[in-house]
Amino acid sequence: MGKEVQRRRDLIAATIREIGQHGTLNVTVGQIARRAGVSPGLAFHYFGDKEALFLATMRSILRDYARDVRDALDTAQGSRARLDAIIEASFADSHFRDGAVAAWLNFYVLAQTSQEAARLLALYHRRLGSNLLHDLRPLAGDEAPAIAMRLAALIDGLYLRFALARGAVDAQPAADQVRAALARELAACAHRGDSAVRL
Amino acid sequence: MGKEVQRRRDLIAATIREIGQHGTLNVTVGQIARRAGVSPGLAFHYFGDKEALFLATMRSILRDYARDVRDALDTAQGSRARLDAIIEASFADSHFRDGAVAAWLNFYVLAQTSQEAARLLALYHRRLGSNLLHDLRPLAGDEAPAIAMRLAALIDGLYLRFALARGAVDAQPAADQVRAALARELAACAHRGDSAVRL
DNA sequence: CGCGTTGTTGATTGACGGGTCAATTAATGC
DNA sequence: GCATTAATTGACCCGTCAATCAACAACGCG
Repeated sequence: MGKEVQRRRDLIAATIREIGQHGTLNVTVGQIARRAGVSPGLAFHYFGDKEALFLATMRSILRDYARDVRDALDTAQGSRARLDAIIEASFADSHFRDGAVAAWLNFYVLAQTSQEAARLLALYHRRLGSNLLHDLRPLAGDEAPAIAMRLAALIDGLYLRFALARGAVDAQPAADQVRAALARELAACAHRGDSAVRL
Repeated sequence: MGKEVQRRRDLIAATIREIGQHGTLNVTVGQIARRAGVSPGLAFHYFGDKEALFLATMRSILRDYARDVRDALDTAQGSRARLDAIIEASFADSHFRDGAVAAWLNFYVLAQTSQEAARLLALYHRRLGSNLLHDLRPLAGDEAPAIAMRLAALIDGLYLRFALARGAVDAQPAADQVRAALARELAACAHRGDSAVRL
């Protein structure tokens, strides 16, 4: 059983790389299998069809992201540091290389027509939203839900921009922008006395 | 010559609809042509190949958007109203139906590998950015460029979310969120005395 | 009207690739 | 070691489709 697990992982990793290389899902299963060091038939054997292989790939990417966030949160103390950790994890280098960008973009495209992709996307949204909300609440009170949504959308929008910007390598400015927006949001709360607790 | 122009338009409109129906570029040129009421050969005759047809379609979409923004700006008085107009135009109903969502998502995907698509995307970014910047400057002074970037990314991120949300029909809450973020940004500027002019 | 030019058609073609499956290899149990 | 089962291979099939092009239609001009 160990071998199958490893082979599945290899196929998923190969999928990300191949999709990254082509930018689209217009990649043959044969190519993916070759890169993974197995035969095309095995890919079908394990995953059933091409879309299922891609969805498994996205599940893996989302799992990795969730783990990154969890790890980052483990060492963060307090709401502000935790928000910072989420922001950092959201712009981790891994999201910008090795095919991750292409996988995400094609995931969005697929989410229009595949129930499963849409479900996974909704899951990602909910998780990010509730992570942000959890730590915004002590800082922003009643405004927290709306701020959480704005920050989440800003993360997505900046990811999109930086991921697609030609030559862009460093995502730290994106993270800085989210932090700046967070600071602005919280400052505005403080100014209006909206904050439930002292900043 | 009138007929050719009209046919090109028909093909472009058909492209949007067909892509909208399938969610991807996995639509045959035959299907597009049929919907446009012409033969497949004519589509190739006019546009050269499938990708070129899609790029022409995106140019058309971007042109429509730019026109919408211009129209909205024509009747707006003052920086704040103009920013409002840009936000409204960015979440106009037309961006959410008839295949526009699919076109945008596939455009992002294509921008990874097609120079022309990347160029068009950069153009969109620049235009939106400079539109926002122009009207933020009087309100936010030195902070304007950073705020413009954040608002632009927020617009993109919210568009993505609302466009992909199942059952979402009304984008007004998205526009409201951008307005709220703008208000927060400007309030924070005022609080810190960053504003170049009185609010 | 005839002729040359331009525009349009849609059948056709060759390349492509998702998925199948018979054959082979590997693993397991006795 | 042998028989059986499971895993894996990769050639193959056949449906798909971007693009071509010969034929036809439409148009403009003398």
